[in-house]
Order: sequence, then C-alpha cells, then structure tokens
Amino acid sequence: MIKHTQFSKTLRAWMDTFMHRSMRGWSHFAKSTGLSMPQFSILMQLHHKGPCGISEISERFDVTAAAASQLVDKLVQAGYLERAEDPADRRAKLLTLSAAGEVLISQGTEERYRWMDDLALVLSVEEREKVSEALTLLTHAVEKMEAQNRKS
Amino acid sequence: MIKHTQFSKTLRAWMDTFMHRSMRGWSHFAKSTGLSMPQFSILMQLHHKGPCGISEISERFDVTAAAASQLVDKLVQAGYLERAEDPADRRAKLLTLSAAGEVLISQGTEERYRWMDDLALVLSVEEREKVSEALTLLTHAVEKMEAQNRKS
DNA sequence: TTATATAGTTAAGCACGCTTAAATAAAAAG
DNA sequence: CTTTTTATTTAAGCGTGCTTAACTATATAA
Repeated sequence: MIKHTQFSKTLRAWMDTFMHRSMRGWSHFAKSTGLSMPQFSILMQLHHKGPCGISEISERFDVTAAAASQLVDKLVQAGYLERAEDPADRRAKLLTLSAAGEVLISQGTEERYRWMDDLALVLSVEEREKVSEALTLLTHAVEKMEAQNRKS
Repeated sequence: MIKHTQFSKTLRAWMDTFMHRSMRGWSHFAKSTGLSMPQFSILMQLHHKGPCGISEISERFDVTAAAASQLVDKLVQAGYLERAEDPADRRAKLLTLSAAGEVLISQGTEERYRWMDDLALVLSVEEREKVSEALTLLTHAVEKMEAQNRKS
C-alpha cells in the first residue's frame, strides 16, 4: 500500500519535471515552423500511427469532420501532407506525411528531446543503466496496460 | 558511446509513450473546465512559481503585455485568479491563485496523472522499486543539470 | 521639478480553430 | 434499382488569442 503511493508520487514528480522542460521545447519549435498546435499534433499522429482518413483524425482529436478537413487542407497546401483517394473506398481519403512532413517531425522530435541528452552527462554509467532498465520496464508496462484496457 | 546512445533512445521511447497518454488527459480536462490552453497554462504556472505580475506572465509565455493582461482578466472574472495591487510598486499587480484556482489545478493534475496509477498494477514489487529508484535519480539529475546551466 | 521609463489597460482588427448547415459523391442496404 | 448511410468538402459565423497603438498611472533619473 505504502509502496503504491510512494511509487505514484515518484512517477508524478518526474513527470512534472519532464513536462515542464519538454513543453518549452515543443512550443518553441511549433512557433518557429509557423504551425499551430493542432496542425503539429496531426502531423505527429500521422507519424506515429501511419496513414489514415479524415474521419480518424476527426475522432482522435474529438472535432467535427469539417474541422479535420479544414485543418488537413492547410497542411496539404503547406506541403507537409499528401491527400490521395483511398483505393479501397473512393469516398475516403488517404492521408500520408510527405517527405517534408517527415523531416519536420524528425527535427521537432530532436529539438524537443535534445535537453535529455544532457541528462546522461550528470549520471554515472551505473545510474544510466539503472534508468535505462527502469524506463524499458515502464514502456512495456504501458503497452501491457493498454492491451488489458482494450479487452475490457 | 554506445551506452549514451542507448540511454537516449530508451529515454525518448518512454517520453513518446508518456506524452501521448498524458496529453489526452490534459486536453480532456481543459475542455471539461471550459478553459483554453493558454488560460490553463497560466494557472499552472502560478501554481508552480507562485504570485507574480503581468509582465512576468508576458515574458514567460512570450506574448505582449496586452495579451497577458487580457488573458489574466478573463481568469480573474472566472474567479480563478486574484489581482491585487503590488504594495511595493503601485503600478504593478500581484496575481495569485484563488482558492477555486488551487482546487482546479489539483483536480487537473489528478486527472492528468491518474492513468499512471494503473501502471503500478502491471508491475511487480521489485519492478516498482527499480523504477522508483531510477526516476528519483532522473529527477535529481534534472535539478543538477539546471543548476549547472544557471552557472554557465 | 521635469523628463523619461516602466506596469498595466483598453480598443480595433486579424488569423485561427471550431461548429452547424448544406452539398457532393460513393458505398451499402432494401 | 432505389433508399439510406458514410466520407468528405465548403461556406457562414462565432469565440479566442494575439498584435499594434493609444492612454493612464506610478516610479526613476536629470
């Protein structure tokens, strides 16, 4: 019981710290590209989950299909997205990141996470190993948890 | 060298996972309160760094003083912020979170991090301990790093 | 004291994201 | 072969955040 509480506290303390640092880099980069937060989020999502249609964007971001369509259109015109007809269903569109879009996301990720590289410098080798192991554990735990949630 | 790269990769993998989960909870909560992202951010910042004036808001969020003033005014009218005259400088204002503001932030934090509690359930006791230890290490490492940055 | 700099507010106007409503086109159901 | 549902787009209109410009009030410097 005490373990659980302590665990949560530690997790949250780290997340607070991380969030603060990471958000700074993120919003700074978004601003420098001229993209808005929703636009950037759509690109991120395409990058992580692969090509999809307008309706999926609409669902994932909890906005109307109209909003999704307009947002996507701007990204297409900016050259970050390709919008093709879905060969399986001619009503639907298939959205994919363009080469420029991939580059942008890579740079953004790099920018957002660069500060974390410096973290390695203030940790000893053993500490780095411990942290590595623990985070791998955590990452797998999230996957496991989501698998469970899908079932129920 | 290889250690460093591996370390960064692990760190980033976890952060990607975390960001995705945490952002969902965050934007969901912000929407449910009727507050916009900038408004919520201001409250968060006040909560973490304590009372300050308009100019500090303006600097921290990189917007004009006019924008900061307008944003703050809405939060004051909504009852989340108190705006008093700074006794030390009668031109300046002193912004503090109201009781309602504090409650809101506490709830928001709770909401945003609740999913992490479930993480504990899919980890063994030993794993939880390892993770706890590692995250404490990381949190301290960030503090150390920021102390160093301030010097240089 | 007078001049200048600083803290904050207010108003006008622009861009953006979002919604609803109406329209088109293709798939699925009857 | 209709009828209905689904996927997307377009247009009109609203609220918000942001900027610039003009203004008030206080503090600081000459």
